Amino acid sequence: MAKELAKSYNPSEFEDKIYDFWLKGNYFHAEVDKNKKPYTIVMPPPNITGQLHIGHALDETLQDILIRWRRMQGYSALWLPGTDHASIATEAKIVEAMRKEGITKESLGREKFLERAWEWKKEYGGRITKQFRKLGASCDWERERFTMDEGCSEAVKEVFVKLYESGKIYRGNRMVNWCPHCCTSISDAEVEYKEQNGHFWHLLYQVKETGEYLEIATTRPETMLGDTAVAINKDDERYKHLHGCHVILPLLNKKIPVVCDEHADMEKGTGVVKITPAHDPNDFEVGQRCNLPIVRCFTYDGHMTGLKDVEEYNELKAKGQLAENEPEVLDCGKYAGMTTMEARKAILADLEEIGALKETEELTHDVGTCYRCHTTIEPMVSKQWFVKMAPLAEPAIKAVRDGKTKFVPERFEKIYFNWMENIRDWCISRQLWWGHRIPAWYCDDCGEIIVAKETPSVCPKCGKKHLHQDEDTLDTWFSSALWPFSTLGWPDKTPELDYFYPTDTLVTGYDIIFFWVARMIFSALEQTGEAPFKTVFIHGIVRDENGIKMSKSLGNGVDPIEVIKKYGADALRFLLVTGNSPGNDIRYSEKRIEACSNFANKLWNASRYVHMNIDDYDVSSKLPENLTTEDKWIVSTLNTVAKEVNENLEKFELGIAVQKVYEFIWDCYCDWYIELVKARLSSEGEDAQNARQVLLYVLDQILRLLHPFMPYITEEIWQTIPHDGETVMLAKYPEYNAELDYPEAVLEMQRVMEAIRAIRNRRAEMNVPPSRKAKVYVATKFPQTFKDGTAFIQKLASASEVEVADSFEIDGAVTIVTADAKIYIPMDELVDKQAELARLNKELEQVKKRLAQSEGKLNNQGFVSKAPEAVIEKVKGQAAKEREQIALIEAAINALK
RNA sequence: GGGAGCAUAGCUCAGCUGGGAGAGCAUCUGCCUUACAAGCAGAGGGUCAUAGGUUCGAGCCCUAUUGUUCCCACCA
Repeated sequence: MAKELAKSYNPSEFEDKIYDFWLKGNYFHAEVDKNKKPYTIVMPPPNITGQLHIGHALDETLQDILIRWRRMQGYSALWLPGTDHASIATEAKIVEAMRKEGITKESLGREKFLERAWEWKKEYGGRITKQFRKLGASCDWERERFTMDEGCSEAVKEVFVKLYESGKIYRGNRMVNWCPHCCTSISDAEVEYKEQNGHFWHLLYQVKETGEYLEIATTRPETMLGDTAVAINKDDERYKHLHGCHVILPLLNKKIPVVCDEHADMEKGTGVVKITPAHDPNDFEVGQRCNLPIVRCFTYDGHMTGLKDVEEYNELKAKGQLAENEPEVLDCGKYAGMTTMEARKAILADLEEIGALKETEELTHDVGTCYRCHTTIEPMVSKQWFVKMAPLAEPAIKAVRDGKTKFVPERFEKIYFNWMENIRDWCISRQLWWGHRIPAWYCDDCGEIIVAKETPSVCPKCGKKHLHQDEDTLDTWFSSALWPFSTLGWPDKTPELDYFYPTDTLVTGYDIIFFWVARMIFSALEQTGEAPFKTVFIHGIVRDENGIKMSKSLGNGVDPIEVIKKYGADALRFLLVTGNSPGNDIRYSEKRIEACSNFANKLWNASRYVHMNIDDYDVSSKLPENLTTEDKWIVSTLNTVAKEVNENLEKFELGIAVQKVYEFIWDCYCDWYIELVKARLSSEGEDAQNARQVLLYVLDQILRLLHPFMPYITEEIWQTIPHDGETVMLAKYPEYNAELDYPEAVLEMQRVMEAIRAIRNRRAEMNVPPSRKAKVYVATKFPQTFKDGTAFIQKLASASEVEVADSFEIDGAVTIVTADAKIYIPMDELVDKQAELARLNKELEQVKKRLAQSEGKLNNQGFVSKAPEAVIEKVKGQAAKEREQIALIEAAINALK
């Protein structure tokens, strides 16, 4: 560790070195320690495919601040890191890489593909957590986990089997969101709705029985091949005569029934709806109610079905393996093999030709897209595994209602409730290979389904050995939903689980409440009987200078690693937490980070100054016995700041907390205290030694206070000053101490400081350079205070000498009135009597105005009778001071005349 | 259609349970004062979106309106 501070603040020279020092010291490691209280945060696991972006930087910074603060407070603070296998994202990346080599998934086969995937994970999986280290993240890397490691996989199987056995997981043909690009189902939460320009095409279907034409509007005409009915409302007078009739489906010339269903809204359009049960969620429901056949006309990779698809269906049918709701497959004939978009054009053209396209209308509408690849989602009926949500949602809602888990800020509870209360069953199977394979086997002989943690060898029903495992894997979020407890050893009853679980705080962005937070809550309640965390601390997203969300596709992202290289991790962290209130978005701007870096530089230079004064002496960071007024002032102010910072952190007001530390360091310590003690420091004896001691004591406390926010610079400096212990990371966090309250000294110091400010102010207004000293007379009711402050007034207000008395008779001086003093500065040649009179009169007006306000309140019967005592006293005090000031100013005006 | 956030200095934003509006940046003035010009000392700049209401007292609480951002649901 450095023995002395470098001449200038250059974070890149020491940040990595400090991180290694922490690692070597094993300071991040948290043990089960019954003598300490536990504090636990599990890190939201980033995707192994991910690269550090500014959003992670925000998330990790907030967690690191909380964990470092609690660790310094003496908790056994565990921050458990890890990564997520991210099935879709990772598989897509590997498939893409293989495509460049001319290899496909299918040609490689499942085994070989998974080998490649694991190799890929080995090579890139640690990239993002390495980047987290650059930020200074104090995670317990010894406990790092991966959603597909042995323990987590065990937990996944355990949960799947338990849910299946209790009837909360089922398999069936249902309407799912299908991504034709990823070729997998995705859950409702994974669909992103985007506004797109589209059309309303008005088609004409002829009624077989009456020959009339029904007008039907659609935005997806290609689905018409899968129509198995048109629906009308049974109360619709316009169509009563059509009950029991049929229409001829154009192009296919197929007879399909007219059915009555509540889905047909008389108010909307023509009141007639085409029904495509295989490719529309509402139509699927209608189909179920009206017992309609389900006809599929799309393939799972986004094309129109053809003969080949029909053959596959027939094969299944011959084997008797058609499940409930298994869709029939249509041979789309001339359209077979076209993409759905090509088919749309072709079908429209053909409809137009036969006169069945009445009208084309422009419209904008929201279209569901895949959250990973942004391909338009095709609703498809498909055989999938689902989690029954109703029994899981109920306790999850109750836990938050009862305050077992609290959201910060609270408003996100509404979003949570709204989602939980309207939740539909969760489709958890994915047609992917990278992920947790569904622990279900099918007997080829008797069709039995076996769900078990271990691979069964024989069918328990028929005893035969022809079993095959389900091909699908589980939704990534199924495993991350178990993260707070699977990482601590569950289902085993480990000491870690017992001690660190339930965890304390979950820190994450509002964009992930549905995907992850909600699912963790219901999973934890179901499996462990406890809510997984006490508080969910929600933050916003990081936007660019124009308020646009940073994203790869827009290219407006800022690479945190580059920012760290240029400004240091401390400045980046400081930027991300300053002025940030919970749940609100923040903006990144180069200007702002410069200000943060300047602050670090300021602290650096102040520390250098402290060094200049202590290096040749034997100084400890303990407070000396005898404190002067300015010592008491800084110590007492620090004490108050420590109290407030802890309070703010308890309430997750990190931005307010750091602001207070900033102001204390820059304004109180650097701009005032150091300036106040400079004279003492250059003297000899006990007074100087005490000053050195206080200077060092406060610096030590400052470094501790700031450490959670700016860990690197505080450690680098702390190591160079006299200190107890190995690292500031484990030094005790400052807290309020009643013995260090000096309200009198604070008041006295404030009086002197106010006088200094007022004198500086007047001198600046008159453009008097600091080099031009002037004698200062202070008339006051607190002579001792100002006599004690004489040296400060001399040094900081450019006074040649200072005289203090009850009153003075002085002509032709600049007169300054503060709340507690009347100050004269004789500078005859500078005094323009008229200007001075004008200024005094202006000031008089201002004070009179304020007095009028104060008196207004005091004369108000309502105020005096209803306002709290303390407030009334305060106003009385203000009024008294204002009256005094008025008297002083009036006297000054008279003197000038 | 349902819900939420935001609207405060030229810009970006704080403002904790209601009790005399703040910061950073920008602008202007004066300073190389032996830690720091990445600095020091000062100044200017605000009907706290609009209109009502509650209250002795509202940037803060309630209602409505406008603008803006977002979430959810639905759109044949």
